[in-house]
Amino acid sequence: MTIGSAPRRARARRGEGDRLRPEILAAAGRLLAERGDENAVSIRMIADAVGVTPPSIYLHFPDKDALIEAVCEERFAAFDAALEEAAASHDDPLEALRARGRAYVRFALDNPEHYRVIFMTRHDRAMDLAELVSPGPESRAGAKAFAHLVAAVERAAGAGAIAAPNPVLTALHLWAAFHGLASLLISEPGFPWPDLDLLVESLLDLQEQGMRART
Amino acid sequence: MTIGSAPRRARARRGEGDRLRPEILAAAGRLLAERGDENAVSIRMIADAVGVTPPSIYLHFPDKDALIEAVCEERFAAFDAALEEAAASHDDPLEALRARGRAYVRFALDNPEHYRVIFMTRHDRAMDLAELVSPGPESRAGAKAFAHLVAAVERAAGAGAIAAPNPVLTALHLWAAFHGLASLLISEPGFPWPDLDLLVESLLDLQEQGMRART
DNA sequence: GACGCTAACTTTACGGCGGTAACCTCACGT
DNA sequence: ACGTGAGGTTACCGCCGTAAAGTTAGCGTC
Repeated sequence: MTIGSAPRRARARRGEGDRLRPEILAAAGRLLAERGDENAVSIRMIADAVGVTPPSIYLHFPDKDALIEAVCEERFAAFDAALEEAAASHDDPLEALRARGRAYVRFALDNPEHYRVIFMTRHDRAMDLAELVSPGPESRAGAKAFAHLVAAVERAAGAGAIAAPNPVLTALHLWAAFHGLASLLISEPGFPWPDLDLLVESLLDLQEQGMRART
Repeated sequence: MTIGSAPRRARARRGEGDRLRPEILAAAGRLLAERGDENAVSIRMIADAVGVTPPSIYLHFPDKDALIEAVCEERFAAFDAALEEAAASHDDPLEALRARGRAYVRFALDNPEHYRVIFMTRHDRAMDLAELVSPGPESRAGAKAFAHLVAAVERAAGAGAIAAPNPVLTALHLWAAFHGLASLLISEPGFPWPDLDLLVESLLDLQEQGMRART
C-alpha cells in the first residue's frame, strides 16, 4: 500500500486559504513518521500527499525547515501532555517524577522521528531562563515542558523525597540522563541493549539515589 | 580565504590506487568540521578539495554515507584515545572515571559534527555483547571505547569507590547521562545553559552519589 | 619498441531535490 | 458584468548523489 497521491484538492473558498495549512502539517507529520528521516521527506511528497503543487506549500511556510519545525512544535505539545498525564496519576511526587521518566522514554521510542527532530537536531532558537521558569501562554511547547519538569522536581524536593537546592540544575540532570538513554536507544538499535524495563528502572533508581544526597 | 579547489591531481601510478582514499577521508573530515553539518558537505565539494571529479569518490566508497561513516570511525578512535588519556593521569580509579566524563563532554563540544555523526545519527550496525566486553583488534573503535568504559567502572568498583554489581549496566547509565548532556549542549545552543563546569561537575557528583548506593 | 591489458581516473547524463518567478483562474464585492 | 485579489499552477534554476560509458597512462609481453 503506497502513500498514494491525493486527487487534486478542490480550491478553497475566498476566505478559507488557511484551510490548507493544517492539511500540510498533518501530511508532513504522517510522512515524517512513515519515512523516519527528515531528509527522506521532500516538499514534493508532502505537496503530492495533500493534492497540491509544491509552490503552494510556500504560501504557508517560508521554507522546509520552518515546516518541519511547525510539525514538531505540535508534537512537542503532545510530548508534554504525555508526561503530564503520566505524572498526574500519582499522588506521591517522587513516584510522579519516576512516572515522567518512564513516559519520556516511551514517547521517544513510540515517536522516534519526531523525537529526533525535537531533541536531536540543531535548533538555534534562543530561550531565556525567565520564559523557562514561568512560561506564558504564548511560550513554545518546549518551554512549558521544561517548566513542568522543574515544577515536578520542586514538588519532590518540597516533600523531602530528594534534595534539590537548585531545581533547575536538577531538572537538567534528569533531562540529560533520560534524553541520553532515549536518544541512544533510537540511534543505536543494533546495540545489545539489556531489557528495556530493567534499563529504565535502574536508571531511575540511580538518579533517585543521586538526588537523595545533597548536591 | 575560501577552501579553494585543488589543482587537478596527478594520476596515481599503477599500484598506487589506494593513495586517493586517505586524501578523500582527510578532505571529508576537514570539510565536515568546517561546515558543521553533514548535509552541507557534498561529494562534489570533497572531490573538488581533493582535485578530482565526483565519481572518483565512488571508486573508494560505495556511497556518501559510507564515506561519512569512515570519517567518523577514524574520529571515534580519537575519541576513545582522548578518554583513555584523560583517565591515565589519575591513579585513583574514581577520579579517573570522573576525568573520563569531563573529557567526554569536552570532545563532543570540540568536535560537534563528528560527535553528531558518531552518536546522534542512526546506525544499524549490529553488535554483540561478547565483542563489547572483550573486543578483538579488528573490532570497531566504538566497541573498544565501550569496553574501556566498562573496565574503568570495574576498577572503580574493585577499589570500593562505587557499587556496581552489573558493570555493563552501570556503564550504560554513565554513557546515557554524559551523552545526554553532550548531545543536548550540541543540539540546543540557544538554551540558557548554566556554567559548563558547574553543569559537568554537578552531573559527575550526582552520578557518583547514585553509584555509591547499591543498585 | 609496438601492443594490448587493465588500473585509475574523467565525461556525460539522469532523476530528484529545495526554492522562485511568472502566470493563470475563478469566486467574490461592487 | 466586471475588476480584483486570493489561491493556486507551470516552468524553471542550480544543486545533489550516482550510474554508465569513455579515456589515459603505465606495465608485462613478445
